[in-house]
Amino acid sequence: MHERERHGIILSAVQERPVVTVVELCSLTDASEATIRRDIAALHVAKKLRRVRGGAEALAPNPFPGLAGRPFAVNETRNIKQKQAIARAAVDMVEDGEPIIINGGTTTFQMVHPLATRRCQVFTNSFPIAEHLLKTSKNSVLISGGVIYREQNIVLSPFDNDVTRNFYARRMFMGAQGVAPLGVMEADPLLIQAEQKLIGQADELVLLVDSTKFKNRSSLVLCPLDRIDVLITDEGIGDREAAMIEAADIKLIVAPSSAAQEDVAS
Amino acid sequence: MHERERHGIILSAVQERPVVTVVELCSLTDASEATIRRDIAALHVAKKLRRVRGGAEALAPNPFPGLAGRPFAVNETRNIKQKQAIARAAVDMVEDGEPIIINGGTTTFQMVHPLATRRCQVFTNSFPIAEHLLKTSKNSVLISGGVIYREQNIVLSPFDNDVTRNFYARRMFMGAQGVAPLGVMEADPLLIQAEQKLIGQADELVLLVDSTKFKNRSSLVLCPLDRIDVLITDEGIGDREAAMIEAADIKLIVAPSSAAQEDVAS
DNA sequence: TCGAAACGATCATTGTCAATCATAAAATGT
DNA sequence: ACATTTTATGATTGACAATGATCGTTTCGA
Repeated sequence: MHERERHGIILSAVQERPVVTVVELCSLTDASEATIRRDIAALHVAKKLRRVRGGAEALAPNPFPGLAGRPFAVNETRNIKQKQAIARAAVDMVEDGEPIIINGGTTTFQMVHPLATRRCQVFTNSFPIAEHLLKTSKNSVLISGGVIYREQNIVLSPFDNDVTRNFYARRMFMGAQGVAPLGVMEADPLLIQAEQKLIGQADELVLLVDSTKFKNRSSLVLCPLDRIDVLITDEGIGDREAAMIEAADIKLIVAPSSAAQEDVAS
Repeated sequence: MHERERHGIILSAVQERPVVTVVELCSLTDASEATIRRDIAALHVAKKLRRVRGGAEALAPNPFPGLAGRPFAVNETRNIKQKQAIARAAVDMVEDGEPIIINGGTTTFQMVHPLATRRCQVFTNSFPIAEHLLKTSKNSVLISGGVIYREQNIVLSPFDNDVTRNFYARRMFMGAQGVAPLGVMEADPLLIQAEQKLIGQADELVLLVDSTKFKNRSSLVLCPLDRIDVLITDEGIGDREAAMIEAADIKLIVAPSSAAQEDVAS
C-alpha cells in the first residue's frame, strides 16, 4: 500500500461520511495509526479535508444528508469517481418513462444523481435509493416490502409472494462484489437473496462494477456470467478481463472516467 | 461514536422536531447523559441550537417537523399538541419487543417521537415513519411494498399478495379523518385502501383521533365503529361523543394534554 | 412542601495525540 | 559493489482530552 493509495482511500471515505476515525482508516488501509495521522495531517495542510480529534471530516458538508448517521459500510466507499461515471453511463441507457429495476448497492446508489432530472418508473429494494429519488426527483418510485436491514440498506422480504413478483422491467441494474469467469460474486448472503429476487423480473441484466471488482474473489456466486447482458465498468479494466467479458457474450461499456470527472463535486 | 458524529445526530434530531430530550439523544448516540449535556452545551455556545432544561431545541422552529422537503399538507399539521399527547398515550400501550402495525397519517406519525427510545418491531405503510424510525431509533422496521405515493406519504401495492399478509401484530394503530356513529370515516380512497389492507393483520385496532375529528364528516366509511377496540383522543372530546364511543364498546383513552404539553413548542 | 428529574462538579478510566526512536527499503554517494 | 543517507513506516511513551459514573445540588411540578 503506497501513500497515494492511502490518500485516495482516506479522501473517498471522508467524502461519504461526516467523519472517519483514525481506527477505521487503519483497518481500511492496513496502516498504523501513526501513518494515518501523518496522512491526515498532510491532507489537512493540502486543504483536502479537515483534521479533527479522532479522525478527519470533509471540508464541505455531506451532500447526502439523507444518509447521515447511517452510511454504507466504509469499505464500500472507495472508487467514488469511477462509480459515478459508471452510474452515469447506466442512466444514459434508459429513456424517460421507462420502468427500471435498481438493486441496492453503493455503485447503483450513484444512479440517483443522474436520475434526478429524469422521470422514470423505478423499482428498488434499496431504502436510500428510494428515499433519495423520492425527495430529489420526480421519478415514480416503487419499493419492495419487508424488513429494512440497516447495515445493508436494503428491504428484503422473507416471503416469496411480495410485490417484487408483480413488477417487470426491461432492464435491471445491479452491482456486485466481484466478477470472475465463474460468475458474478457477492459477499453478503442477504444481498444475494435480494438480488436473486429481482433477477428474473427483467429481460436484461446490467451489471455495474468498477474495475477493481475484477480482482475481488468473494465466496458466493450470485449467477453465471452468461446471465449478464451488459457490463459497465471504468477505464481501469485490463485486456484479459475485457476479453473474458466479451467471450461471455456480454456487451461491455467502458465509462469514460477522465474527462467527465472533474466537474463532479460529491 | 465520535464527537462530530454525535453533533450531527443531535442537530438533525433537533431540526426534525421542536424539542429533543437528553435521554432520547442518549439512546440515539449510545452516549452517556454527561456527554450529551456537554455536547448540547458546546452546540449552544456555537449557536447551533438552544439549550433548554431537559434537552435542546432548534433556534428557528421548523414549520414542518420531521418532514424535511416533503411535508404533509399544511392543513394536516394542526392540533399538533393534541396529536403528540395522543401518540404518546398510544406508545405507552406497547411494550419493548412487541410487534405493532402503524398506519400512515399525521397523527400516527407523531408516534415516532416517543418510539425513539423504544425497541419494538414496527410494520408500517408510511415511508416517513419508516424513514424516521430507521434514522432516529433502534426499532426493527418493516415496510410494505409497492408504489410510494408522494402526496399521501404511503406505500401501497395494487396487489393483494404482498408482505402485508405475512405480518401479524397484536395491535394496529391508525388515524382517521372523522368518527361518526356510522363508523370511521376517511377522505382519501388511497388511504382507505392502505388501511383496509392492514386491518385484519392485527387483533386489536387502536384509533388515534384528536377531538376535532368528531365533527368531521368525510364521505367514505372505512369500517364500522364496533371494529375498533381502543380509541385515543384528547381532552376536547364532548360528553355526547364519549357516550357514543362507549356505547360502541370501545375502550376510550383520553390523553392528558395539559401535563405533557408545555415542552412542546410547535 | 415534597419527590422526582435534571443539572453541575468531580474523578477514574479510556482513548487520542505528539514526540521520539527503531527498522526497512529506496536513493544516493563513494 | 558497498556504505551512507533519506524516506516511509511502525512502535513506544508520557501528556492530555474525552467519556462515563457518582454524588450532592438545583429545579420543576404535584
